[in-house]
Amino acid sequence: MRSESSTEGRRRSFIEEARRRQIIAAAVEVISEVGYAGAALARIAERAGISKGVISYHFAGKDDLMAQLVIQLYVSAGEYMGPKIGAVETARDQLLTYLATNLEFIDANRTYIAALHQVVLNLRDAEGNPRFATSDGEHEIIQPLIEGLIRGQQLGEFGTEFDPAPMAQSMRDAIDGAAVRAAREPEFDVAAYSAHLCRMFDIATRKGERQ
Amino acid sequence: MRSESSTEGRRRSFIEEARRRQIIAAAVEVISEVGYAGAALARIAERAGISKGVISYHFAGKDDLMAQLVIQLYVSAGEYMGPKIGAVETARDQLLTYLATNLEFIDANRTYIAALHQVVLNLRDAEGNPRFATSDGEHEIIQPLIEGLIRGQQLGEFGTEFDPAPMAQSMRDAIDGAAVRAAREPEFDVAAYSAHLCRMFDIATRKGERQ
Amino acid sequence: MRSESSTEGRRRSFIEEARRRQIIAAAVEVISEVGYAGAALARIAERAGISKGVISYHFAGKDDLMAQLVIQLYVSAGEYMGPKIGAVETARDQLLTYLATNLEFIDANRTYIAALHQVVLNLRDAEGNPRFATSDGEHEIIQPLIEGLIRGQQLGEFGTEFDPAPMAQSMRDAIDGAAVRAAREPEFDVAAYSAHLCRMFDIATRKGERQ
Amino acid sequence: MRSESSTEGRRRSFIEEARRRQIIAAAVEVISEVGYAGAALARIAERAGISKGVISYHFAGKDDLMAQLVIQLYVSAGEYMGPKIGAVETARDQLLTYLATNLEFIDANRTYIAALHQVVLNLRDAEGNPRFATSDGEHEIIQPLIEGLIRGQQLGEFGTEFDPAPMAQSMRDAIDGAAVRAAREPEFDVAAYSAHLCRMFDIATRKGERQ
DNA sequence: GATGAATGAGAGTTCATTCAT
DNA sequence: CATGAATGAACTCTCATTCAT
Repeated sequence: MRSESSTEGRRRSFIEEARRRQIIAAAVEVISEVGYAGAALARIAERAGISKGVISYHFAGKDDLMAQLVIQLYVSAGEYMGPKIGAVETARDQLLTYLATNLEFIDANRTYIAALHQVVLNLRDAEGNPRFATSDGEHEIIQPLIEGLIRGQQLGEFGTEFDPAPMAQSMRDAIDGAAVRAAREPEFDVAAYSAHLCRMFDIATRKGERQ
Repeated sequence: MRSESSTEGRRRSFIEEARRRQIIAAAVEVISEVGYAGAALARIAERAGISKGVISYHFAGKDDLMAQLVIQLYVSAGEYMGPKIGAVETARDQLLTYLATNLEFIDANRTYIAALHQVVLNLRDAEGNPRFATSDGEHEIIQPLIEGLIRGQQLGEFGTEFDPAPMAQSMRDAIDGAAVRAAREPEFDVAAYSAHLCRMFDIATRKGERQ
Repeated sequence: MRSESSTEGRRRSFIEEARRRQIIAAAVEVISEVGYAGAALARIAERAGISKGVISYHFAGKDDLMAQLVIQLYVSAGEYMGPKIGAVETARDQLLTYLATNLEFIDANRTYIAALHQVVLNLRDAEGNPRFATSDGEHEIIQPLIEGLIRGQQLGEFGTEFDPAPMAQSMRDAIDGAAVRAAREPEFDVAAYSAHLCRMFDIATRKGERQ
Repeated sequence: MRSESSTEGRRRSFIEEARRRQIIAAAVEVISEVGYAGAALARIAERAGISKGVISYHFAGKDDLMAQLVIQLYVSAGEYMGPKIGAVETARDQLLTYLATNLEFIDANRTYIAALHQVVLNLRDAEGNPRFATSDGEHEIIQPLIEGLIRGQQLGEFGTEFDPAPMAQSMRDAIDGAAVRAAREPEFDVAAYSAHLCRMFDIATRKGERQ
């Protein structure tokens, strides 16, 4: 069954896929309650109402389960945001849509995001190197943002007073910060915060601002 | 010896304080290398060149050591930033100084910050609740910022178009994001990023901006 | 289906017998590659290209499969050697034929022998007592040899200077040792070794040797 | 503490060495009773009257414990046999002394030998290759024997009708077979068997025998 | 003050076996 | 007949903690 490699091409039956989702969902719940370190397979299995061995049967191991949890959410986020961003025209609209849809997705998946955060920060490979929280991973996420900003500058939609790289980093940090806060505080108003961020970055990228 | 409570009032000898710092420093190194989960007391002791028992002698336990690590850095940060912020007059200058000195401190303590981040995110009490990563903790840190922004608005230094709370949150997220990046990427230019943030938040808080 | 007892008398269909041989053959391969401890049913099933359940269907359990592996080889060896030994007349010829045909069989079934050795040494019953590697098993195998030697002495073909029991034991040890070596070293020349043993035991059992 | 590598040069305290011997002794007992597969660390610890963790503390792991068990016995055997073989002059005496002292050692360490046999045959490295039961290991043990036989032939003490390699192999097999039997049958008379082997190999290596 | 041997709970993992389909 | 999902026990190993020296 194992799925250590995400590109194994192994076709999975519907029922098996359901089990995997069920287990991942249980992991999400447990992690968001007791943290990464406290998320023992025994507890996850108990939460899912299955025996410990089932997890080993459907995943190559604990690390694989955690990795799949991350990957599944990344894919979901892409599926949610991609079309919406693709549907608008201007670079500015795309930027603001990126921000807004990202926060919408976060708002709709708070516990999941909390768990993801825990996993990304804690999961390491055998040599002890982070598996997701790497410069490479960061680069991969932020590069499209930078390119969008550059395109906007070239098209004359954005001002040229700002450097795209740190601007993109600020946007990512704002989103990640909102995710952490959304995960931590149930009463946190993501929509309002989204509006704040959109306005702030809208201004920050305007022409003529001595930015 | 134990120091489970940080306010135990127990006066410590100089030599004892040195030992504690040495152990915390070793913990910082180990955590930044192998992560929170990989930071066993045995490894920390080995790194410090002492025996495991010494740690138990100077700290109430592993959790206490980790908590002291966090507290020590918070105190250091306060000692570094406090005077500098107090030295400037206007609300705007205080705000920008807060940002700048915060990033200076981060730049000067990258490994330490990396370890702190790990601990804050992972350390939990017996019931599984986060010890530092709480709404209360967040509130405590962010409240002064909010007050600074409100004062600036009342004094007419800042525009009133923005809501102080989300603005303060954005600033915290920007700082925290920079801290994570500084910890992760040795070549990250904190000073340049600091300049970017100062400009961005300077603009965002101006009068007349429809923020 | 079960066959816990080898004398169950259950008549098996041809196709069923074929399945059993196929499974045993797969077990032999796996054991000779990864050893007894590494020979999980899952691996054996995978090697045989069938599902785990099939093994359970055809054998009462793992231990039964292993036992049948041993028994099958014992039977095969008997079928191979019996007629050849029965075809010669003198006690000396029978002795030497026993040696020679035994080594021929070993030579022709090296992997099988390797697996058998692993099973005989490791298979135990529920109480932890060896199932094959027992004094009784040894006695059963060695008794015919002793009787052959005694008959040879009575007939005057062999000298009487040697004690039949230790002589028979030496012969068994020589054969078993050759089996182990044949299983371990592909380039081991069994035929040459067989010639060496035949000469050595021929001399050792001669008349007039102060043995 | 670990000792995965036998040449670690780590000086061990007397008390620590005693613990290691105690644990190895317990392992020997357990293995000889329930076999290699049945020898769980929990059972070994229970037998030694200590907790499971102590074994992990004194050995790098189960495999290390097993390896040390083998090595310790090899060393003991060498210490027992070496001087006795060195004390005799002729090649023939050395050969017979090798045989006799080997069997004496076996006789005096029956359970230990039984355990050793189990370990040698079952212990494998991470890749699944045998750790001791290899052609190389066999060669290392048998080479001195072969050299002794060749020297005897060159000195004219032995006949030249036999090939030293298979003769040496037969001797090893005879010894190993005796070891297995001694381990299995408490009433097995090793001394008598030793006399038998000495006589047999004495004759087999004589001059003038058409061997 | 400091050591390191010992403990014991708990972790992830493996695997023979069972059983609904 | 065959499958493969599920079980649950048993295993090795890790580690914070304790304590005699």
